[in-house]
Amino acid sequence: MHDPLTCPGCAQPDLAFAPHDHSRCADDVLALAETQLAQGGQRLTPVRRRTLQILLEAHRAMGAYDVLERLAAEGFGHQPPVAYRALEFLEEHGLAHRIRRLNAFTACMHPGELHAPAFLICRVCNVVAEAPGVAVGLALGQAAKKLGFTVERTTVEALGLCPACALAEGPVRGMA
Amino acid sequence: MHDPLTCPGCAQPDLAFAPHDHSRCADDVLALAETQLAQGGQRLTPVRRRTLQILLEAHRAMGAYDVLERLAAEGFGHQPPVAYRALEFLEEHGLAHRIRRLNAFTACMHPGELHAPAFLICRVCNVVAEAPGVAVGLALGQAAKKLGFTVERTTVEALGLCPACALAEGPVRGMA
DNA sequence: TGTATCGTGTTATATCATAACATGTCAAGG
DNA sequence: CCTTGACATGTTATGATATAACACGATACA
Repeated sequence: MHDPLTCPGCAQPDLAFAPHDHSRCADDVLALAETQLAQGGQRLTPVRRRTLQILLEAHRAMGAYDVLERLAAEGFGHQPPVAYRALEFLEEHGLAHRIRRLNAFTACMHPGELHAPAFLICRVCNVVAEAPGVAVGLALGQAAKKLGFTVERTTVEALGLCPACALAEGPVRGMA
Repeated sequence: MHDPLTCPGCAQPDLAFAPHDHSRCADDVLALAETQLAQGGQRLTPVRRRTLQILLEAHRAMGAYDVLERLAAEGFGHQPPVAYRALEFLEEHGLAHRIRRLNAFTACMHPGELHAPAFLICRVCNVVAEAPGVAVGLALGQAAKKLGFTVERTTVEALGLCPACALAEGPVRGMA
């Protein structure tokens, strides 16, 4: 599962499209999450825990109904609110992110690090990478400030080509 | 319609939440759009034109079904694809933007200016302002470049409080 | 032990979006 | 003139995403 060569999802997190050492894969994040929630007086209940696990294992963006399917198969509720509630809880507590362009959710790969995430979405293979978004957040905050607007949450997503798909597709342009 | 004091939508465009001179309101933008499309060999057909007008007149974000309702009432088709197609066309040609957080669309207030727009969405009154997003786009482009990712389109949205709603809500915090 | 809060589950419905196909329009070339 | 092809508009039908409202059980604590 944690072999970079067989873990397609490892295109997603911090180190994104490059091979990496998996130092922060599922188990670690899960443990972190638990600690962090407890400190805030919040509970990582079975549904929530399993939902997070599912996202971490999938290691890519999943629709709410995909998550629901997995939950249902494991004895949890079968109705949409079950998944949506768990996913919203995770999102509120910084353990998951919503990818609006895909109507999907993905586990956060560095919870607690207080970040305004930016996502890079490959339009060919649909892989999602969480890029460091601090600079982006700052720029956005400044633009907002000029208009007297107070930023509370941000959605930053870029659609384009990941390195692998760019290689496969880019050269074709030369055809014209 | 173009009186800053009675035009609620004027919280949206370039000058955003401040009073302004409406130098770019509906008629101007519409004319600009027509010219611009013609140059690209594209047609601003009746449905498309009316759709853009509707967005410009509303001067705020509208759902596809809201737009459809207006179109239908005026003798255009009554089915969702009618609205979605027009909206998508406008978006592709930079005449409208999609606000993903609201599942809604809004007219672009400076078409042709080749910008990666950033939106400020008030969570209380739902007003949408199009902020200059150049700096944000640059920051995002750089973050992407580091990962070898090629950005083609961006979605940048901030949720928060517009100045008016901040005034109404902010001071309450002092209560605790 | 009562009672307030939270979490889970349900039913039902609302909302948003697209696939697939039929018809109409219009310009370019025969 | 009339065919042909590209595009635009319209339809039916369905798919996909999301939430409202309520019932029940567990927990926590006065």
